[in-house]
Amino acid sequence: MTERSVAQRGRPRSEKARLAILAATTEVLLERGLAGTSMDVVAGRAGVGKATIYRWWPTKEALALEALYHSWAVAVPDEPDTGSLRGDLAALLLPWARRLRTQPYGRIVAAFITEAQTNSEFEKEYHARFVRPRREQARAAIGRAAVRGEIPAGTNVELTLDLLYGPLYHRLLHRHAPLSDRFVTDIVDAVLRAIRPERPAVMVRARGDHNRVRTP
Amino acid sequence: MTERSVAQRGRPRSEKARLAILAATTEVLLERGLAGTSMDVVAGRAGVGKATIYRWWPTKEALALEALYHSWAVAVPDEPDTGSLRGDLAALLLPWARRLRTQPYGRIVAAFITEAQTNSEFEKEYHARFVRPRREQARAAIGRAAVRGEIPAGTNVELTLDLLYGPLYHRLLHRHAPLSDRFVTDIVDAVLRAIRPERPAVMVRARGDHNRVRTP
Amino acid sequence: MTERSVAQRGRPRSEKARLAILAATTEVLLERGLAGTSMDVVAGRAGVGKATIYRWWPTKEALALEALYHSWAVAVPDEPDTGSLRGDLAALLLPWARRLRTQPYGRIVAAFITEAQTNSEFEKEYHARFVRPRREQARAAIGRAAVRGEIPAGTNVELTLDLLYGPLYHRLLHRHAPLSDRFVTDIVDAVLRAIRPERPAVMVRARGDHNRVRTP
Amino acid sequence: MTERSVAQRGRPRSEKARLAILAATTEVLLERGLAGTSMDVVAGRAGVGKATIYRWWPTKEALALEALYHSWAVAVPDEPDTGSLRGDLAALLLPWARRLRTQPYGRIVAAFITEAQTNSEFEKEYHARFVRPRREQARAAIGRAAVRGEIPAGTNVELTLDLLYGPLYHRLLHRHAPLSDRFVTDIVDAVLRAIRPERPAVMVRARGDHNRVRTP
DNA sequence: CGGTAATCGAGACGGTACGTCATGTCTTACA
DNA sequence: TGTAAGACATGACGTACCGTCTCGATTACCG
Repeated sequence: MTERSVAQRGRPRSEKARLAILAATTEVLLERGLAGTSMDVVAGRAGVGKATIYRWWPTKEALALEALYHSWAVAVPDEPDTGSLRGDLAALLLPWARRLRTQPYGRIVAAFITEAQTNSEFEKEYHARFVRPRREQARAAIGRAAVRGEIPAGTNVELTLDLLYGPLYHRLLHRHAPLSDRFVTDIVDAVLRAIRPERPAVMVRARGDHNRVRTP
Repeated sequence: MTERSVAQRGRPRSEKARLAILAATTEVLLERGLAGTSMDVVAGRAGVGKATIYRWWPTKEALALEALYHSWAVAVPDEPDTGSLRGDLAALLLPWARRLRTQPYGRIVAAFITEAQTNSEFEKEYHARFVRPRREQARAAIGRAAVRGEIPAGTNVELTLDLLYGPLYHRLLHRHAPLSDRFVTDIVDAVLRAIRPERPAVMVRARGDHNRVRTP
Repeated sequence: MTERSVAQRGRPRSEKARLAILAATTEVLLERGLAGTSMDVVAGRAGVGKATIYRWWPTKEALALEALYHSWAVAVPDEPDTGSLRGDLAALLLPWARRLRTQPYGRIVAAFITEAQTNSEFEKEYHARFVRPRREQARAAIGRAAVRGEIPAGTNVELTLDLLYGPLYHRLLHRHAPLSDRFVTDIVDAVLRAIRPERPAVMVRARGDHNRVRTP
Repeated sequence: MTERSVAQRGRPRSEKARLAILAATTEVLLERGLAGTSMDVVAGRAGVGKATIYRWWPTKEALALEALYHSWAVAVPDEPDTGSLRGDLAALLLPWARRLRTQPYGRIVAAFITEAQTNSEFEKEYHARFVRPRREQARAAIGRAAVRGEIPAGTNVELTLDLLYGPLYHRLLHRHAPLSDRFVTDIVDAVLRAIRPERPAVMVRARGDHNRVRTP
């Protein structure tokens, strides 16, 4: 690499400042939400100049995104494979719901979603970091279940993912009821009922778009 | 009331100004989202003084709430009773999804949800106007279905409501896929499968996208 | 006037704020010079928002100019006519020098001159307010003296003005010696000697600082 | 000195960098004045790190002072002795005025004077380099003239110096008229008239701008 | 039908935060 | 040790918006 061979020039970026900024940002975000988070306050709390923040993050939103990602990236469990779809989904969703309960993360997630509505650059980044990875893990679990024959091969996966995550985000954002463990497992069970093979069934393949029923 | 009996004195409130403000607000909200909507711009576009806005709405958020409510309140269909839960839910959700598709309402709804995270006064009002009424209509439909014996008496209604609305809000807000009619009916069907009595079922029709199980 | 007939609309400008801003500006200018004067400090000391300052003055320099002008405009004596050039010039220059001695105005004047070097808009305004008027007064006094035959009709007026004001500004700005009353009168006397009619003269008094030639 | 005897260690100071810095500084100063001169721009134009500048000059102002001094120090004529005060003063002032006309030095000198108003350290240095030496040369010329009997022994030298330099600085800084050769000689002549012995004089020529009194 | 009073449009007000820029210090790798 | 590069803390800049205020003008009712 040409860039590499030139060897880095100038004073290297301060890791200490970077971590202080991310920590201060997460802290203020949780206290006041994104709109209530001012760069001056973040800079002050991190013991850092505002210009240092703007040198590395173009906007408050980009900073917030990375701050939350950084704060969550600590100890993200790898994709579990428990042998059953129910187990896999629980392993995926329960820890997530539990973390969301520990702090008022809803106000941050809501602000991200709001920003994503009018800022497509941000939307891309938000999805890449917070939405797609979790969705992919769930999709993989569903794929394994189909391979095992646990669910029909023709299951509408996108719909299933929305049935799983939709209600969880709904409670996170609307706060009409707690995001309890019970709620998570109820969602998983309901979704499993909705997609499980409709036995006793006789369908081999009739016609249609995606349904692929396999009876034992 | 003394105030009432004294009869109102002074110049009456201008209905023209009120409507111009609400229209301008909705317009700017759709163009730029809540954060991008400034009171100066709304006042300018409505041909109104800023003070006139603040005389009737305490904050930008309260104004936005009422503006969207006003813009939606035109022709809201009453609670339908089609005779089947499936029909009732479709009658409830399809028009809603259709309206949401006509304009970038997601950016307004997202902003409302975000504001509700840190402003409990606003949250109360937002729920009272936009969340609770729809939820109650769906709850009533579910109640009627239980009375008819269409679904088990012990159905978890709260869970069911979240299973219906969660995925819809999810697509509205995350925009990973369109809020199509098909998606709405798929959700309804999936939820009906999830809550139907768990008795042996007999396939009625082998063809078609919407074939559903009928309990004998 | 069309503008007049429309009658003023909107809240009128706050005279109180205007005076507070001018006073605070002069104060800070004298304490810290123009470069050391920040708009934030002026706004703070005047109890005014920064935007209010920028609404009426485009730049810090324009504000400073008007602030000093305002502070000096109080009780500016009209053009004197004492009957002799010497008296007129003393009446013009002595009060000016005396005021300059009361406060460190040199730092403000110097800053104005510096700004005028690179900002021609400012230069125009600076000359119109601070340089030209005084120069015109002195020019008029010289004109009257020529009419009276006190000085030759062919006197180089521009040169004379520079001979009068140059040394005064020099001491104001370079501060190598005080801008004393004595210095002012010495300058006037020297300039009178330099421009007096070059006719055979008779010394009235042979030595001393203030002796003057009398033509028979 | 120990430092001297130990012989300097490490990389020696780069003369090339020093000259590049001074040249770049003068260049930018002339283009934009002192306030418009940023260390980053100077460093960039000189192809030098900012720290290298700060290693050798404590502040921007000190650098500017030395840069102008360096740019002028090239070919400064020694003190002339022409045999007459008029000749000496012309020899001193004319080349100076000519150089000042070649570039917009006024903006630099003005900035120096401004800085000197609030920075006494700078003032000392500015006087030592730019004011005192020229003043001393003129003072010496006046001294020689007094010895020769060309001017009265009691001549007020300080006043005379201000009468000479004041008008020149006045035009340099206020720019109301050009700093022409003619202006310089007019000043010298006027000052000579002002300080010449007040003996009966004989008009040599009655008209014209350059007629001078000759004492018999 | 003139007086009273609330509302209107306009726009200035005191604040707060924004994102940028310059100063003077520092920290690296290289010479 | 001096250097080029460039990150750093600090702090002022000029702008934008918020929510309040103060005008003169307007528009109803009430006596």
